[in-house]
Order: sequence, then structure tokens, then C-alpha cells
Amino acid sequence: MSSSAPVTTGFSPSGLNPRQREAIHYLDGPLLVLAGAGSGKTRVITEKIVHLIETCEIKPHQIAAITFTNKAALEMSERIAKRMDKSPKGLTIATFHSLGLRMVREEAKTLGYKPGFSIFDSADCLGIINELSGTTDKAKLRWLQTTISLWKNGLLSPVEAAEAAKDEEEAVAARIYRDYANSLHAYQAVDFDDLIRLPVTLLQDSAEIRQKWQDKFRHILVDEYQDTNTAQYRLLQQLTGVRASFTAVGDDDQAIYGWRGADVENLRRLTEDFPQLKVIKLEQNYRSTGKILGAANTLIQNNPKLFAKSLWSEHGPGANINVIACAEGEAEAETVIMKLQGHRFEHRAKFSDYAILYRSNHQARLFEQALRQQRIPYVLSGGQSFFDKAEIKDLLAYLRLLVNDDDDPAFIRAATTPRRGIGSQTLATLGRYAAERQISLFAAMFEEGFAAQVNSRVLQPLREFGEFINRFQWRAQRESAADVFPDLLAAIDYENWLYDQEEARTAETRWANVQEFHAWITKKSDDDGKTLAEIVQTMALMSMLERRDQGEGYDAVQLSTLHAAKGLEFGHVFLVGIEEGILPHRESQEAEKLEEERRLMYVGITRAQRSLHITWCEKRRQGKDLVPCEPSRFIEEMGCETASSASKELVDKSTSTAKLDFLKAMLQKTPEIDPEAPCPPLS
DNA sequence: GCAGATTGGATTTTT
DNA sequence: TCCAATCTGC
Repeated sequence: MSSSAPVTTGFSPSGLNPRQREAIHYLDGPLLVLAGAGSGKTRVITEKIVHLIETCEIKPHQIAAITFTNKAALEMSERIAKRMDKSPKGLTIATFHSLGLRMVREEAKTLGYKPGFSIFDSADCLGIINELSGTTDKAKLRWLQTTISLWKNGLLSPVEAAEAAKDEEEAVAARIYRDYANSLHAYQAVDFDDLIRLPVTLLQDSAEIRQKWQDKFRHILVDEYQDTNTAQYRLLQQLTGVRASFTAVGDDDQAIYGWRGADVENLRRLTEDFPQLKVIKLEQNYRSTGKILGAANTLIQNNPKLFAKSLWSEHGPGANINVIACAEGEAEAETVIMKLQGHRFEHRAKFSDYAILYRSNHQARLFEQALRQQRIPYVLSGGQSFFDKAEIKDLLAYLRLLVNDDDDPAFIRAATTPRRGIGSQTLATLGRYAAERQISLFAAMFEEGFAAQVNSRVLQPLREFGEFINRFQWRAQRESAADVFPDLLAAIDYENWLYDQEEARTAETRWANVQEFHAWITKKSDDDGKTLAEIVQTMALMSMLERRDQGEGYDAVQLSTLHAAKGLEFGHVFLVGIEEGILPHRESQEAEKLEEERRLMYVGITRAQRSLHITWCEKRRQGKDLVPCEPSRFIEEMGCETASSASKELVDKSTSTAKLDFLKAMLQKTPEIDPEAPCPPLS
């Protein structure tokens, strides 16, 4: 995303091209900016915000910039802060979800929620669906979860979903959807989808609330507009109202999230719903050299287009695209590493100038292996997120319970971690009683009716736990999160419990995570003055701690899926495993899905600045035997031969290993390159 | 017959 | 890597 645009001819002194300037200055109505890959779209958004504040005298609090990820929001904030020397106070730069959270918080009462309502993550939600469906089949559960999520994102109520159900399976799912929605409300909880859906219903149903929010924002900017789903689009529509003063920035050629409900149709819808819509295309690319851009253009022309775009650049043609056929998977990994080393040596480049991109996660394995063997540092994109770690979820459960004791999933986790003599039998009995009385587990535990059903050995630990939570609830209402949290940690003796559970090494890292978590809470509480409820709710929307140091300054090859690479750029890119069945994926053969696969390839190509290598395997190991593979149709569609003349002869494992050793020996003689460069941490 | 080990297979991911 | 299915040894 960090496109440091080199200054080329034909620029205004500000370094903006005419189209960009037009997009920044246009304020007469709704605007759609079709920003091709590498055309400086983030720049346009930031400059437009600056322009609105500095020249149009719009107050920062009247502007909202909406992104999809925290990372993008953070980057935008930083860019604006840098550009204006300080962060404009009151400016909203938020993800769709955090903006939604803000609205749900402010209107919680109307929605029938208490201020401390919980936000369930997908694991919590899956647990509920599991209970309601009675299935243990994991695949089925996942299907139910995504189906319900798609319904929610499509703004379908359980009743509408039931009416639209086209078979018995979907009818069953619609019933589970209904029960699921009821459960969530009983727990005083919302899921991620609700954070968009609830504001939409709110604005739809109440003219007063609609007016209030429409008056709030005089201009709204949306990044990655092509990734919006129906609910998000409705939210935008309702927030802008008749004034329709917004800037949507997107690229239909980079729409790769259709499978999770994003609808490129929202681009066309914009032209229908806002006939006065102004469309500006950004086609000058500042990222890639000519041949790379040409291939991307040629490939994407195979997709039907609503708005035709053709990227051009002032960079020269640059290096040829290298298509390499490999004998099989391991040879591919070694070939790529060898080429990478050779290329890096030749161009005096850094490891961090290189990215290896693939369709699906497991493809990384062979490359990791080869990189480790060659002692080349690398970083893997994705990975487990901080707030998904068991130790963090444990503690979060306590905090959730303190803020909202209707939160049964949090109750169960907290009550049983660390173990305190509350077993599954006890919880089952408690659960039955609570269900009968239609109350929360927490409330049920204190009732005489429940006490009569169990003996005192069962009851005692429960009551003790209940009083424990009560005490901390009392404190949490009076004291800051920063004060309460360390006492909570001590009271449950979490550190010792960790060391009892795990090997010393893992316990150590886990405890370090807890401390990091602690520091984060302290900061939010003391520095930002956030209440515990706010902290807990914000946390649910974050995947990583906002740490920028990760990976930065560390010279390493990037391994990433194509999806995760969107928005990034690299000097030199290797697209690997570009075969039929992988890209396009064998499950994505129908027209629409195939187009999305093509866009995925397009995203991959356009990540590259200077050089692009594409590899595919003639055979791949499947069990004991090697099965033949075909090069992806996309290679020909981009106007490339499936194997470059330079490597017509297949690179097989033995020759590549020999060359690698030779290269390594050569590198060892080069003083400025350290062959013993640090390897990434093992875990 | 069962636990633990080994093998094999894998869409894509954020909030 | 991670998870599920299959195999091995008792």
C-alpha cells in the first residue's frame, strides 16, 4: 500500500496527476474513483481529506473515511497525521465494523442492548450454532455459519431466509438462523455481521436516528469499495442520505472477496442509485514496469467489463516476465529460491524486495522448507492473530463476564479456566435450569431453585466463582481497567496455572503474551481513558495488537497468499503453483468464480514493481505417485508462453540443488551478504 | 478395541 | 501449518 510515487514528467508541482487532482477537488456530488492497481488511491483519499479540512473548511468531525481493515485505517491515519503535522481532532477513520460498533453503542438502548453488550467472535458463534444444530460434522457447521453470515450480510431476516430457502437443507439452516439470532440477543451479544446489520435497520426504521447520523457526516470516503457487501452498501447509502456527498474508491478488477459476501454489483448499483454519479478513472500506474502492466492488462481483458480500464506507466518496459516450468513441487521451491538468490545477488537487492505469492496457504510449506534449508530469512503473512491465542481468550472471557454477565460463552470459559471444580456435568445441569427459566447461567447459579437440584459439593465452587465475579464487577464499575486487571490476574493465579499446564517454554511465551495484553489494557485505560466495556468491545474487532514493528526493519522474503498480498507491493514477485486446479482453483470453474480467480491472478501480477517470475509444475506429488499438471490458462491469457525459452529444459531437483550449492558458495565469498543471516523464529 | 503416532490433504480471511 | 483419517502396537 505504500506506493512511494516516483516523480515523473507531466506532474503538477504537488506531484499529483490531473485525474488525481480532479478526484480530490470534486465535491459536487457522489463520486466513484476507479483506481487501478498502483495508481495512488490511498494518496487520493488522504489528500482529499486534507483538502476538505484545509480548503473547504469542513470540520474534521464531519468527515468519515471507511476502510475494511484496521491496518488500512491505521495507515491512513498515519499518512494524514504526517501530511498535516498532527492528527485532526474528531476525524473518523474507521473500519466498517468499528463505525458500526460506535453506532450500536450509541443506540444500544433502542436496539435492546445494555451498554456492556458482548461481541462474539466466530468461535463463540460457531459454538452456538453447534448447540442449536446438534451437528458435530465440522464441514456442516462451517457451512451453516457461512450461510447464516451471508444471509445477514445480504440483510435477510430469518423469516426472509426461510421464504427464500430453495431446499430442505436451507430451510433447516434458516430455522437455526432464527434460533441463533434469539440466542445472541439473550446473551446480550452481537456478532460481527450485526455490527453492520443493526445500524442499517436502525437507520431504516427511525427517521430521527437517520437524521442524526446523516447530519453528522458531510462527506464520507470509502476505500476498497469493490469489497463492500450489501449491508455495507446500504449503510453507506443511508449515512450519506439525499446529500449523497461521498467518494467511493475501488477497483472492480481487484474484487477477490465475492466468496465472503462482497458484491462487485455494488459498483453498478452506484450508477443506478445515483444517476448524478461522477466517475473518474485513475489509470496511470506508478508501480510496475511496462511488460508487467501489459500482461496484467491483457489478462484482465478476458473478464467482461463494466468500466474498461487500461493501465499505463511512464516506466520503461522493464524486464521480461519469466515463466518457468518445473518438474515437481520440491524442484519448484528450489528453483524459485535459486532464482531469487541469483537475482538478489545480481541486483544487489534485499530479501525484503522479494515476495513469493501463492493461491492457498499449504503451498507455503515447500517454500518455507527450502528457505530454511538455505538459511534465508522469511516472514509468513497471516498466522494466528494475537486475540485468538488461548491465553488471551481466557482472560478476555473474564473481562467480558465482568461487563456483561449474560454472556454465557464467556461464563463457561471463565468458570472452567483455570479449573476450579466446575465440571461439564455441573454446567450441563446449570444450563438446563437456566434454559428452563430463560435466564443466564450466571443468574441461574444464584437461584434457590437451582441450589435445590444439586448437592453442596457441586454448588459450592459455583457460588464461590459467582461471588468472585460479583466482587470484581463491583470493582470494575468503580475503578479503571488498568487497576482491576492485574488484581484479577493475581486472583485467578493465571501465571502459575499456565506453567502447570504447559511446558516451560510455551508457558513463558504465553505469559509474555498476557503481559503484553496487560500493557495494552493499561494504555487504553490510562492514556485513552477508555472504560472496560469499551476496551473489551474494541478488542473483539482487532486481530493484531497495533504494533508496527513486526517484520519492519527485518530483511526477509515475504511469503503470502494472493489474497493477503492485496494492497502490498514488492520489487520482485514470484507467483508460484500457477496451475489448473490451483489457480484457477478446481472448485472455482463456473464463469463468475473463474472471473474472480482471474482477478486474483491480476492482483498477483500487479504486486510486482520490477520483475515477475511465474512458476508451475509438470507433475505434483499426490500420495505416493506423481500426477501430471497443466499450466494455468491464465499464463497464456496474459500473453506468455507456458515455459520461457531460457528454461525449456525442465529444472529437475538434482541440477537445481547443484546450482544452489554453487550459488551459496559464491555468496559466501561475498562479504556484504551474510549467508548465516538469522532464521525466522521456529514457531 | 483403543490411544497415540503417522500420514496425507488442503481455497481464499477480516471483522 | 493444521486437522482429520488411517495405521500400529498393546
